[in-house]
Amino acid sequence: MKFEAVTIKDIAKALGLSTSTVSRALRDSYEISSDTKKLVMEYAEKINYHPNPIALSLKERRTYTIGVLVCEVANSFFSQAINGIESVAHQQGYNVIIAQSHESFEKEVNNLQYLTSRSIDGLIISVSFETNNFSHFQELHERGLPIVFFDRIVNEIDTHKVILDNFKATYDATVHLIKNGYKKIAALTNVEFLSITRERVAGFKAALADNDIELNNDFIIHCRPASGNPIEVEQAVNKLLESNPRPDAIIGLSDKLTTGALRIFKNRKIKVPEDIALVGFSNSDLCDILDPSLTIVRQPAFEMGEVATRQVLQLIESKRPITQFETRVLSSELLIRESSKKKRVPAKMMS
Amino acid sequence: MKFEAVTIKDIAKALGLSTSTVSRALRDSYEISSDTKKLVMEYAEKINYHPNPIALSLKERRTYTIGVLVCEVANSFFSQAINGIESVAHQQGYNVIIAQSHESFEKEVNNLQYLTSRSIDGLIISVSFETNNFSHFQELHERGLPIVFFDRIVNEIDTHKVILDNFKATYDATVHLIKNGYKKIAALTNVEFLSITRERVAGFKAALADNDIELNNDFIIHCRPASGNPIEVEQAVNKLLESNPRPDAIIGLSDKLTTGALRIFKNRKIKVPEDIALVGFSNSDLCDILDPSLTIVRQPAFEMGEVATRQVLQLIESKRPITQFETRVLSSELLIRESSKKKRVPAKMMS
DNA sequence: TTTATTTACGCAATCGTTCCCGGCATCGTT
DNA sequence: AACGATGCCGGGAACGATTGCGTAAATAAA
Repeated sequence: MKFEAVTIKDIAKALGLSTSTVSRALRDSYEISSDTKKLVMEYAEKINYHPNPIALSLKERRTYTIGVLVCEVANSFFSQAINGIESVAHQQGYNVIIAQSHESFEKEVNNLQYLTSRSIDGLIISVSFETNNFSHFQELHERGLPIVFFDRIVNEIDTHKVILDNFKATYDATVHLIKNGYKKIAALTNVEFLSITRERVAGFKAALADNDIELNNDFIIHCRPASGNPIEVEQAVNKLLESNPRPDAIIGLSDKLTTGALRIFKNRKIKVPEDIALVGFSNSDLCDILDPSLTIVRQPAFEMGEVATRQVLQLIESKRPITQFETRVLSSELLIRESSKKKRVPAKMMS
Repeated sequence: MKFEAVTIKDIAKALGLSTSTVSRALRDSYEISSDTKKLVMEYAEKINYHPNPIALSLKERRTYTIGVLVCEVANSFFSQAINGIESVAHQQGYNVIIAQSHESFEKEVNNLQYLTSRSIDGLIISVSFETNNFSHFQELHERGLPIVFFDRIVNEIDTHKVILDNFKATYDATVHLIKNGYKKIAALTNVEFLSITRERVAGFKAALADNDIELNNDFIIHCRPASGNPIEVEQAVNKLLESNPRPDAIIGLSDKLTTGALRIFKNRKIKVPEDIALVGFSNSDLCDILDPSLTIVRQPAFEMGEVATRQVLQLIESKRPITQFETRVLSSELLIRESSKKKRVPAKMMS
């Protein structure tokens, strides 16, 4: 079943004018008499004419569409970021199409191919866990496609980026744990080559160092909580729980790691924060009603989406190639709740 | 900065052929010699030629794009449904563009205008809380645009639909509460004219009736938990808590209502399920680690998205207009956890 | 009245692709 | 040798819109 739209030709035929005249009349050109303009505009209104965007795209060689490539929409951080992206894009008359990598490099490459083949004007990307090779991005970038990275960025490609102050966020969260009496702090984190992993781990290490706590390398565990493979998180947490000495606090450096750790503690009847404290990155709006309520680092996801969109629109709409790129660094918020409560010193003091 | 793609013309020029020949060679037409085909195909591969989808859309008068209109992406149910939609759509070579109404009728109408002006081949819709008037859908439907409703459907428009067995889901959840000893059960629900509200409330009432529990009309509270106005949920819950008799269980008939109620109980130090039990609809994957873990009705969101997409693709790809429409009804899952634990009969028995 | 200028519109090319037609070889048939 | 059949390819219109250019009529200037 087709759904036939009315074209400029229909108007021209009905009014006994040429298509050029109709087109110009609709665009309010000075070359058209006000009588004709009025005639055309009223008729167009009457038959509910709307210019065919496909034809316009073909002519103007742009689609007013920006592609968004993230790992997962069903993730609070990204769905909030997408809200930010859409709010700016729609306001500027742009459309947004979303593709998900589901943390798979292969899907990322395929989706990228898909998005670019659909003729987008620009791209906003947060790379997948598996992305260790950037040639697919590099190629598009060299061909002149405006690209902005956010959250999980690619340092190797010179373009606009928007990130969290990952170092400071993790530093502050770690210091918060230390201030509350925790000293054997372990970090649960993603694969090492991800930008966010490196920066967050650096913040973690710096916080320990600045507070004269020696780093135990076994306390930094990298895992890969892809949707298909939740076991790794469990193994990682179990490994931490069985290590000697056992950590008295864990900091989860991504959303799924944080909530995943809490789930494992619950299943194993480990009390938080009495047996082990927990803080972590999360953008879920349920963290306040978890058991216990979770101390979290909350990212300004919506704003990050907004900023990234403004950046990509700037690249798209610039007349001449842009060579000066910026990396916008936003601040997170540390929401302190029960899961990191001040440590109760055991009654029997250490000798 | 533009990003120039290679066209069929470039190939034709480079190879000294006409565009028609190149086009046919690429489409493997029988009219072209295998030598020429090979030549063209290899060259196309070499220079990384991809047909311009915009030009194709203009010619074929279709875009291989389906629009999705939901209230909110940052909602577990919808983001899971979108995953289902995308999985089917991409597999069939279709693209998905998403728009959010944010529960506003005005935004819904605007976004609908936006989506259709972007030339989509079909539409998958879950209406907003405010949608009480369907003329914007009706008009598109009459003009022949394939539309499928899911979750929050519009009965007034005759087309394919996919819904949950809302009646049974609510009936079963209510019976579960009754079986566990709760008798004064209140339902926290959305605006009345929504399809899901009517069906769920009917299931709730039927469960009470079948178990000889008299319906207290004050125990059905309608509220509107739009993103901008969370106060109404609080007022509704407070009203229930202050009513006399006070309910001993609450069933939340949508995700935000369920978790919203739990949040209020926590803030007011009301113990669940000791003071009041709670069950409800939710698709959040954190319900098992909430405090207490929540008994929920979980909808098969991914499947609902898949089914809706197959339906809309059927409408799009059908040669002749379809007049026989189906409403697919899927089943939910009741995940029983602590928040609805068997009621402890007080030590001092009633006389 | 003649010429210059303005007004108001139409023609046709263009964007990238497909596809209907038409045409030129080459081959086989009688 | 003349004919039709076939294989292979190019020309050009079309999809819907914009736009540079040309031009007729109306008006202004000389």
